Amino acid sequence: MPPERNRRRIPDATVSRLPVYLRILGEQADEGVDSISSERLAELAGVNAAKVRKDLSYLGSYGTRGVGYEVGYLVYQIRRELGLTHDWPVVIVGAGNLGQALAGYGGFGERGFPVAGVVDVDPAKVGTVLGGVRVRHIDELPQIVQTKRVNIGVVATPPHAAQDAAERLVAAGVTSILNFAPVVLAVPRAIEVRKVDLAVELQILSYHEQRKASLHAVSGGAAGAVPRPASA
Amino acid sequence: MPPERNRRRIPDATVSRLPVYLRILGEQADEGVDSISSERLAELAGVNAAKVRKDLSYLGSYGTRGVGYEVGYLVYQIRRELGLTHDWPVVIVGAGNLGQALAGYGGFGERGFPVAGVVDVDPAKVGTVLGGVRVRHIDELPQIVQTKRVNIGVVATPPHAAQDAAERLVAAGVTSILNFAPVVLAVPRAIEVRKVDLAVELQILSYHEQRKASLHAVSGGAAGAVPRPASA
DNA sequence: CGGGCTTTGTGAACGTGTGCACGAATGCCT
DNA sequence: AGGCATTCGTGCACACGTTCACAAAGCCCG
Repeated sequence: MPPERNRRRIPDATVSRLPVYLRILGEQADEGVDSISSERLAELAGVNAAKVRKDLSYLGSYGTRGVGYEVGYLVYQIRRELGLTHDWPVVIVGAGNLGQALAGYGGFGERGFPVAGVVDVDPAKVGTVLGGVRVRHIDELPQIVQTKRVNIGVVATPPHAAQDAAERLVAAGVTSILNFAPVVLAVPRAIEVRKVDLAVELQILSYHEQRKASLHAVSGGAAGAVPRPASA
Repeated sequence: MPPERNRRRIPDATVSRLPVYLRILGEQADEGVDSISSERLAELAGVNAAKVRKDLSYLGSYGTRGVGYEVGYLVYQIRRELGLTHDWPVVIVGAGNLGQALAGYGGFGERGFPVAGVVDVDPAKVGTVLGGVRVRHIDELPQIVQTKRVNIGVVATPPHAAQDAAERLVAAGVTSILNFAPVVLAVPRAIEVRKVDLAVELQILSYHEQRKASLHAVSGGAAGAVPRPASA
């Protein structure tokens, strides 16, 4: 058992919902709303109100009973907890289709994740410009990571090159990786990896479709109109 | 409470891992491996061996004690369970940056999810060709869904158009949605929605980076100078 | 200024997911 | 054929996540 880790840890499930709350709160703020109840926020986020309250309670007690949460303050607190008070430059490995799309996608830098660099192994791609950033050779990775203080790397290579890309990122000093390649990356424990895998998502949907289809075929499914839980 | 739903249901967590096993097994098959232990598969998938066995046990007992699993047969069984024995045509709503990238991305159709159509509201985009598919007007959505028997829709619109896209998909008869827009879609219970949200993933990584940084900085010291309303 | 209404914050119950540990089944070797 | 090494399948305990339900705490109105 690690002796410490108890510094006000926030459950993973909560961490993955905070960005959603944050986006919604931002929208509400733009619409001039300055106070919001857990019920309303839950509705907008598509979750249970109790869950919202419990999630927010991990940040501290920032609500007012009988009233709700002050939108602006909540935005501030969530941003603080998520570490969004300053930018996190990212470096993209792979200047293929996906790398281009990512670099070109503006909403990257706007949201606090400016593209510090794009690298590729292919000399033919080096020098071309993507979304205002010149593609550099992958050997320059360590230099980019160090000079621009990059902590987050994005793997946007073909599958067979992904593991190598990850290793180079780690060697260069990156400690978090967002992986778009359909590959399970092997990295040291301390490195945080999140993956975005289109094929996996589609196959999960396929499972549910298949399930619906076979249920239909087997029993005459008695699922009627959506039964709302009658609460008083 | 639904009366019964117990028809050999597979836990969500397992369903989300099956595609990973499937990919790995496919690679192993290509390399000529025809028998694999739960331990080896677990290593390749980056999970615990017991978990692999439990996951596979939901499909039935297809392993051989003392030996392992026959790769080819396992591939067959997983594909069967995931409903990958036939194609699932998908329709993409939104022919912007992302829609183009998705339609152009070949590995879509190859993996059993052929693009049955791409639609957009913008008349200027209608008629252009993406990845071999002509962009059609969104009003043709119902027709595409019905004639091509589409069950899965992909939302690749800007955020403000996503809810409308989802509603049109549902109205047209789609029952599963893969959402790339940074928006929480409101859809009927019966519709399965999966989301892919770049910003959320990056913010989760940001949280972990921030956490590492503050742990380092504080190093056992008391928490920061947040004036917590004394609740006692 | 007190009663009633609203909404938070959280203890407790429940459900889901994970991992260990071990019996059961199988193949191999002598 | 018997014994041994291997690996599956799963019961069980524990951790994590979700939801309910309600007391505490605030606002508003008469």
